[in-house]
Amino acid sequence: MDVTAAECCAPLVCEPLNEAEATELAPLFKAIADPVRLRLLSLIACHEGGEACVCDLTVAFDLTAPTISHHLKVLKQAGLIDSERRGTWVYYWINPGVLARMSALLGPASALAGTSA
Amino acid sequence: MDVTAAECCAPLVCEPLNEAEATELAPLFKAIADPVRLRLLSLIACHEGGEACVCDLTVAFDLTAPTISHHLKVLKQAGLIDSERRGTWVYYWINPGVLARMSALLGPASALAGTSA
DNA sequence: ACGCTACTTAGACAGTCATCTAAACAGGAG
DNA sequence: CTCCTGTTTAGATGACTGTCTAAGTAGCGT
Repeated sequence: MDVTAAECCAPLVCEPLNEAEATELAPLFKAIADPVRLRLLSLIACHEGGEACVCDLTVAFDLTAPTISHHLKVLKQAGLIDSERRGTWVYYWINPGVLARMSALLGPASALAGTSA
Repeated sequence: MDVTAAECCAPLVCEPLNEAEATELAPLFKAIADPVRLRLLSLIACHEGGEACVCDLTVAFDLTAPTISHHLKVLKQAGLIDSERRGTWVYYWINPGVLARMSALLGPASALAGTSA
């Protein structure tokens, strides 16, 4: 068995995550570790203008508005999205930096060593 | 959905995730949404030869062996790692395809969201 | 066969989470 | 001001999760 196969797609390489890094990163993945939040994120990202209001999002699910609001709050507290109230509606948009960091961690090895900032 | 297809790149943008896709993808992120499992994954990926035995992993944590075994089982059931017993020890290694797909899902999304204007 | 080490399974317990209903808060319209 | 719509907060509940101890399985050495 070729044990050096890591060179092809090598994820999470370079250096093992220490406890502090793992503790900081895990909540980011936990935030998207839910079908509803994954779809919310994608709905926001795909929405024209890069932002969507809660009313756009709520209709896409068979869930009550408070439940959607809860999931949006989780995503926001994780730093994955941000929001602003403009008149009647509240708009949400994606924070691309955080998503990029998570992607980099899993894919092209680089984010492991010293990305805490 | 072929979870091992790294280049099929279904980013968060382009088109919103439907319910079925989200339901299938969320458990992958849930599997790494834990500091211990994140470190386990990274320890395995970084270990020489690309594989590590449970004994190597257990000593890195202040947790009992059954707990580590449980986390490894979660990672394995999610398809992120695989294992084989060779004599006394059981070795674990990473399934790079699944990780690459997760990375692709997050990466292009953030890039596009950041440049969408 | 016996015991020793490596690892997993089973069961229990505490803490967290997703969801709901009810109620509060914010803003626009009459 | 008062009502109506949009959104969030509060509290409750059932389900899931991380961890442990105790016990089971698997292979090696004597």
